[in-house]
Amino acid sequence: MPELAEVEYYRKQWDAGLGQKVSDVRLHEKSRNFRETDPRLLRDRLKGRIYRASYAHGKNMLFQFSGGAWLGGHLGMSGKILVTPPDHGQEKHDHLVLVQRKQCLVFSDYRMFGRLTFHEGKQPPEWWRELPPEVLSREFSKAAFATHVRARAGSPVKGLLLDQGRLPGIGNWMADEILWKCGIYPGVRCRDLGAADSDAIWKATRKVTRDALRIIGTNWGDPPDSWLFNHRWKKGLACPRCGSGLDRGEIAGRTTCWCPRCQAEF
DNA sequence: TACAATGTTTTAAG
DNA sequence: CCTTAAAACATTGT
Repeated sequence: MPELAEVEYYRKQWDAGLGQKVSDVRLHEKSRNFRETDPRLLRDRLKGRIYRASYAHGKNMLFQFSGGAWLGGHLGMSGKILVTPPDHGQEKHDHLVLVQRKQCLVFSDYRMFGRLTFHEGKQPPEWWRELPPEVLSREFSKAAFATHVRARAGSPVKGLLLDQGRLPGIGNWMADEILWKCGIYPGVRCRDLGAADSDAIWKATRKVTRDALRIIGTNWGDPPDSWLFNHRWKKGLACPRCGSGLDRGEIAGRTTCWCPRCQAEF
């Protein structure tokens, strides 16, 4: 489900527990969410620690605890982060529950495509420090984006936008929103994009990201009907810009929605 | 029933 | 080493 704006929203849910001790840790030891992480070590080390801070970068989250303990989190397709009353029992898909006196901090993920990792040290884990520049950072410049376009010459532009090593946090709906906004067909190969197209996509990426963070990332508000977002999920709905029927198909391996009039194929 | 779901990883080929 | 495409992952809802 979650892309960068939803991740930002979820990250903040645990703020209710900041500065408070983790009195107990409940987890499903064989959950796929832990993968290479040892869940028992994670449980031992987080128990008794104070929850200090959280960070989000693209679709990745990092939670900091006292004593140099760090919890990495990725929500995959179906992950959620929530806060429940202190007497919350561990439910079927609650793969990690951090129990505090006033509430429980819960990581829930029924499909288990998400990920939980553990790290100990003064510094954040290596993988966190190596993440690519965020799309709203200074480093993610027009020129840097043009370089990405060249590197992915043979792939549909939608595939480039979904490349987490280049546009961390952009996911399926944001990619469609960005291309719809600048009127570019998602199946266009990157090598066929001109400099003006590249700049337009860069600009739309930043705009959609900023707006999504403001509207969804803060309160999970509904995007306005002027966005593609509210029209893309169901078949047969109309483009909010020109009224034409929207098209759907698989591009770059993902279900894609576009307006055949606003986003004419090259 | 069968397919699709806002995501990554692995595998294989170029 | 890099890019690209396809299958796999696990569960739920239509």
